[in-house]
Amino acid sequence: MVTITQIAAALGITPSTVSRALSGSPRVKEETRLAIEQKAAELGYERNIMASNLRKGRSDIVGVVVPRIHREFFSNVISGAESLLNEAGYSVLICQTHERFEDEVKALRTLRNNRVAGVLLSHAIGSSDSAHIRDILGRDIPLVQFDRVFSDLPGAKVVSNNFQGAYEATAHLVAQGYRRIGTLAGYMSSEAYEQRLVGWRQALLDIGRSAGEEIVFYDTIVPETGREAAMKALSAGCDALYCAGDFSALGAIEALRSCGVRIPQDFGIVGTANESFTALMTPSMSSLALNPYEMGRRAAEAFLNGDDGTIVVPMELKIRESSNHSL
Amino acid sequence: MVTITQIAAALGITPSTVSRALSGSPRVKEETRLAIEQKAAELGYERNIMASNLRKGRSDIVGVVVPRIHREFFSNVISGAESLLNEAGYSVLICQTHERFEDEVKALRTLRNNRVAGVLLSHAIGSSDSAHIRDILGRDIPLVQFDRVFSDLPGAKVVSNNFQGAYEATAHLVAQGYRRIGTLAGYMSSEAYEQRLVGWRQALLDIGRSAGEEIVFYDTIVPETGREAAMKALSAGCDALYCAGDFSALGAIEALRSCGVRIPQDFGIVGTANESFTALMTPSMSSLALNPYEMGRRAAEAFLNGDDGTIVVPMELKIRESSNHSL
DNA sequence: GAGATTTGTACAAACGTTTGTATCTTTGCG
DNA sequence: CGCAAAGATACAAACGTTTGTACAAATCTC
Repeated sequence: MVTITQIAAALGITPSTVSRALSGSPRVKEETRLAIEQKAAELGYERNIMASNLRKGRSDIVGVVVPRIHREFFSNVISGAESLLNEAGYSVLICQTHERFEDEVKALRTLRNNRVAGVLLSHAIGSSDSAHIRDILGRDIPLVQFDRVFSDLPGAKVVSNNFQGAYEATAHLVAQGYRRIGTLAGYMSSEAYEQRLVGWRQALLDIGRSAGEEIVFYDTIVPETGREAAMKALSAGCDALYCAGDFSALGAIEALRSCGVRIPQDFGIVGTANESFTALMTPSMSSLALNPYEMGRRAAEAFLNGDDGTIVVPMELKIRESSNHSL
Repeated sequence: MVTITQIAAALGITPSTVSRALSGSPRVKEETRLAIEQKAAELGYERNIMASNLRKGRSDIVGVVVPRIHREFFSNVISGAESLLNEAGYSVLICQTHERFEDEVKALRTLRNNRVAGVLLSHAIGSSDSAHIRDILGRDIPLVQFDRVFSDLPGAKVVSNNFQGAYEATAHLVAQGYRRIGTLAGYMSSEAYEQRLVGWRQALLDIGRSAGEEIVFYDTIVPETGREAAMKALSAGCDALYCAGDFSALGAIEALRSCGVRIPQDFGIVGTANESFTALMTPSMSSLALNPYEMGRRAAEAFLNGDDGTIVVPMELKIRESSNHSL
């Protein structure tokens, strides 16, 4: 391994000059810089990051903490963040919490110990106590929260425009002529799902329709509960559902069709997340798309620029067969 | 930040003893160890990984290089690897190459500079020159290749059993009574696709059927080319296709149905990869499942145990409607 | 109880870089 | 030409840990 000391020795100068030359300090003469760069290339020098980090007290690594890497949403966020961070000279350290609070604590400890330059974080579902986060902030490590954020914590936050999205999705169902539009809401522990519910309600209120509790179906967002909710919605007289998740929407469609309900003629469905299967199934499913890649980029950007406001990434309604009479 | 020197000072001993105590050396008395551990906890000591790494000459980070993080396959590999590595005390640094050779070179340089403890790598499509890899190996950094491997390189390799899988998929189509079974092969630059082609061919040869070039359709693995291939297959008299990718199989199904060909009655299709949409579409698509999570775990395991053989992870045929008369 | 052996701790150097300060050289100006 | 200012490089300490060797104390052996 060749070091700056070796380069210095070969050139009869000191390591400090070499260091300055290679990190672009204006304190070294152009001529010497050239000689140094040439010699460095010749010897195949590569800066020892560990030594550099130790001396500087921080690393060029950004930690990204997500519940599960293999979820479509999160892997896209990571991908977006990685692209930008890499260009800026950072590397990305990944931790998954498996939705467990203690793993989130552990992950943040790991990142702290690695003296990361920053942390991009989406909380585990059960995460609540924020002492472990304040510990990071106390170490002056910039924190960017995304998707699942604690609004009482300082620092940048990147979220989807859930209210606006759900509002548009519901308005679309209205425009398609559906008369009684229910919603399959999700965990109310999450602000995202709350906002989707509020958006749905507001859209109906704004046109003077009922948006009472009798057509809100709370549950987790999986096909099984989607089936149940669809049956309840049917008996509550609904002819459309805005679902806060694609998988529950999928279950709803399955259940409705097996009852002979035609989609979209008799019943309209819009899901949320634009999972890849939504476009490929028959009938194809309308879905309110998140923009995970963009969220990753914006989170990375917030870190790079030192922003600390709340960034809202718009959602996009993808209209497909399940809610569109004219397709 | 509290250091071992501070702990040593507080206890009237030397940093070296503290260091040994905290890393479990047998050279320190039980009694002193206890005192040290207590004091460390009391002061909230956390080992400075950067200093430790510098001194030891390597880090506790394992680099994972993949073409694209957000592909279902790779994100699952990463997830599996991360789980195991994390338990073993390693962190995971992610790099994506975007299928570009120069990004692969860059990623490996980054990892080298970070003095990672090991590298888990799946090559970019265009990657061929292996000088950048030998550079890693020359630095005594253990390398585990997975999925897309260079067999002439030393070190562990984790691959799917593509031959066996394609053989079974084809045999299944035969068993279902299809008479002329073509294949939609992929990039022949990849050993995985090659093996799938060979497996398909062998299955047909073993029962005395023709497996000539006239029913092999080479192309990239996207819906568009799947459509074209399906049309060609139809005019070549095929009544079934084993597709080396799910997306091309999807295109094939679409094209066939729009020509009035019934699936599976008139034409059987089996895809490869078991993408999540395959189970959800109508008709649901049979697919030869990879096992990415398991591959990730096995790759991590190979690194942790220092194995360097070739590990073959079996594929599993998921039989669904697109190839099954009885469903 | 003296010497040999084991056990536990101290000393000190090293890992390779960065950076504040000091020193030396050059240039500019009157 | 002399002196000040600026420009370039050297010096040296520091970042916090690990680890080989040296040393001191305790235990054992005969």
